[in-house]
Amino acid sequence: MAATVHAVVAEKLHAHAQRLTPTRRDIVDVLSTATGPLTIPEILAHRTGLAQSSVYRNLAVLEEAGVVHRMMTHDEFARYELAEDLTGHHHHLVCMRCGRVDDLPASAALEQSVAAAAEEAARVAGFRAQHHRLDLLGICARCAPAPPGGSR
Amino acid sequence: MAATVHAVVAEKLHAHAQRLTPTRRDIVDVLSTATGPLTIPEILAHRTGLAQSSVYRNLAVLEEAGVVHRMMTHDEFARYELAEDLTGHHHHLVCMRCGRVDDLPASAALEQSVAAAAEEAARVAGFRAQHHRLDLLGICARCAPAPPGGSR
DNA sequence: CTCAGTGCAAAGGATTTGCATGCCG
DNA sequence: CGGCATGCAAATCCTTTGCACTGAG
Repeated sequence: MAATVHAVVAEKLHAHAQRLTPTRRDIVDVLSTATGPLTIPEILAHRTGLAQSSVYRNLAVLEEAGVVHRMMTHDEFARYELAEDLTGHHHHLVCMRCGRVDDLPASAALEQSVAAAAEEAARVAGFRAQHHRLDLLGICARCAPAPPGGSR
Repeated sequence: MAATVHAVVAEKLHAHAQRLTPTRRDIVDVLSTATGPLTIPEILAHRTGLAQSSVYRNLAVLEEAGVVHRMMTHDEFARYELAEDLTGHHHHLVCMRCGRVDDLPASAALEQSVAAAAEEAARVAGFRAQHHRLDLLGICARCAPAPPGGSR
């Protein structure tokens, strides 16, 4: 599976006249094993030895090539994740207490409703929607008050 | 209508031991007449004479009081809008070409689907969703290629 | 008089960039 | 050999903060 990801990544990079270098492979590796979007410091922590500037630069290249996606949160750092071609369409669970972001697979019913909303937007505002992003904001399991009966 | 907004704003500020100063009123005015979230430079452009630092500071106060909402985009600047208590629940149309962000009122069917997704999140991840944000990404009417028949 | 808000200018911090070096083709 | 990726360090730029001034209670 990881091999497939790298093949797709290499292809996308080549289409943009870019190479799949070791650093880029490392970054993709880290992102592909994460359960949600990561910040640059998080990426650096997972792969020690990388220069911060290289990570920034390569993420820019990878984003340009459509390999990764940059999402902004209210956090202090931007977060990066693999593009949806590679991960499948999903939404995000954003913890308002600890800032952690996890993925949530999309459901058919929801996607259908969003598509309807996109048509609505086209009708009322002449807006041509191409993608969408949905984030649920709340408290993650880790930060939630102890569950009932959880005496341990 | 604007009077109502100011009354609610004043109330929210007082609840947080803050006053509704002229600068804050100006900021709320600008945001309330906009059709979407604004950046700080945009706010400054609408109300010349305000100090940049005052705008930043007051937006922080207003956000703390629940009057405004800060949203991050891929843009260079953060964007601010009135809280949904004041504007009603809505989503965003984000133009990927010019960066403009406009509001799109929420539809009942969509909200229902999102609520279902939130329940799903609670079930599979123990996540307690409190709010959500949905952005449609695409090309706005202004940036779209000339519409068919639009000779004029 | 005291406290909060304001303006100006300088500081802070995530991100970007310049430049020299090393590696792949 | 030529060009691009890398590291290090300095620069950039949105945002925050320090400080003195002003107005309201």
